[in-house]
Amino acid sequence: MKSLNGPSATENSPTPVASATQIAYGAIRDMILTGELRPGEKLKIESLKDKLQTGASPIREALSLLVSDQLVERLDQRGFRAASADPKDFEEILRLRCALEEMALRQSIANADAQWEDNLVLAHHRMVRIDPKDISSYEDQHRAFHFALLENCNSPILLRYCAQLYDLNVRYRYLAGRSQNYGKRDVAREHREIMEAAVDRDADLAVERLLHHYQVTGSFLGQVAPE
Amino acid sequence: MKSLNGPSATENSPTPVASATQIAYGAIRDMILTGELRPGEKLKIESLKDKLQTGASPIREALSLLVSDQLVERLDQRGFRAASADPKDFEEILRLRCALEEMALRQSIANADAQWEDNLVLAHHRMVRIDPKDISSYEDQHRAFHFALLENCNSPILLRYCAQLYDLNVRYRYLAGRSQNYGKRDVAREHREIMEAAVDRDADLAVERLLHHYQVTGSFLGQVAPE
DNA sequence: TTTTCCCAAAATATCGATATTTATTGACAT
DNA sequence: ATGTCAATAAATATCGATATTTTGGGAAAA
Repeated sequence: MKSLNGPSATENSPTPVASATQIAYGAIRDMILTGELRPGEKLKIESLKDKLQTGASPIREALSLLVSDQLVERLDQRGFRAASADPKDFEEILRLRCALEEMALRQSIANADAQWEDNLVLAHHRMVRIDPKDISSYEDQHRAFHFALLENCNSPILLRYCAQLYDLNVRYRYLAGRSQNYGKRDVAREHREIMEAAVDRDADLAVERLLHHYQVTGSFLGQVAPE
Repeated sequence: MKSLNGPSATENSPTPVASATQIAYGAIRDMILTGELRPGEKLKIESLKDKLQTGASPIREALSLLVSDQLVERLDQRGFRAASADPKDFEEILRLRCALEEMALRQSIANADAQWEDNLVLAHHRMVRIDPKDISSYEDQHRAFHFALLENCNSPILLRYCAQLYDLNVRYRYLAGRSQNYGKRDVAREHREIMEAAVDRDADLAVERLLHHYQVTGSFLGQVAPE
């Protein structure tokens, strides 16, 4: 799973060597999202240091950055732990996500232009081409598709919040053990229909389909391991 | 100005000694909010180390935490700098803030109970009692009042976003050099009327007054120093 | 002049060691 | 048994030093 909203989005560095902090950030983030680090689990600097083959400073800094994403909690003088997770939190995330993504999608469509439309169609195409068995790649493209919908909203902070909520949602999917299993739903069709409504500039329809998409997905995720 | 939404909200520690990281976090946060550190300004570890009389590690960690609040930007291998600020960003903040606080206020009122009402009235009372000349104290109480309105929404993530946007807004007030000068408006009356509508459980009226309060304040803040 | 390349200076990022703080254990008194 | 308290162990937080990386300035070439 590639980190798509790291703290720094800078590219094209001549030497593509990420800093130790960046590497630690991405690795710990993925471990929390996939549930390898359980909710509420104490994140010991020593253990992470050993596992990630790096020093204490990059670990501490990465954990501090992850506090922003609400994936890590910091307890003064008592270290860090993975954010807790209970069904109540999931409901809040789902609700907020619907509200914020509706705003973002409406603004995106209001600002619609050819460039955005192209990117959206492209993102969709790339997603459907991926073999869904390749979880990690599919996860990346799925995420890219959803943000192709929203990214034209011209509201970076809103987008950032949507990204955070998206990730939190992904985490609950993994915690519920339903990382990719959507049952008998025709998810591919849902995606296509959302895209079509957006391309048609039909904001109401696109929003309706998007929210339905999320709410049905939400109902799939039963209770997760508390705390 | 007391930091009200630090990364750790734990209280009642027997020894109320904050860690060096906490102290640095609060200090740097305030310097950015008040404009002592200008938008886009490079935040050199060395300088901050000297100014705050502490080591490099707490500084770096505090800066990493501030990335979450969108007050600091991190450039991989190139250090940190204070977040940039331009009028366009301010408009986005104002817009988002209105949308999110409306949600929070409606939910707060929907969940209204006596406890919440008491806290709200108390927070208002404390705010009006403060001499507005005492900028720092007034700022704290003003903030407390606004969050007394919202805190019953039962949605911690939403509340966190509102707090972030509130702080970003405060920053623009300072950058515009209007830290407390609201011109001839009767702000006290606006506050009272918002509270009264909330206490009456009149969500529509309370929201209307709250948003009006923000939008008028927003129009007071002219352009800020770009970048 | 303008550009390119290289070297020196400055700043960041990281490590390893130490000082503090918190958590744990077990003896001792109740 | 049970609760308290001190000693010990474990973990965090912080410091100081070092290794890397970026930045800036100027000499040499175009």
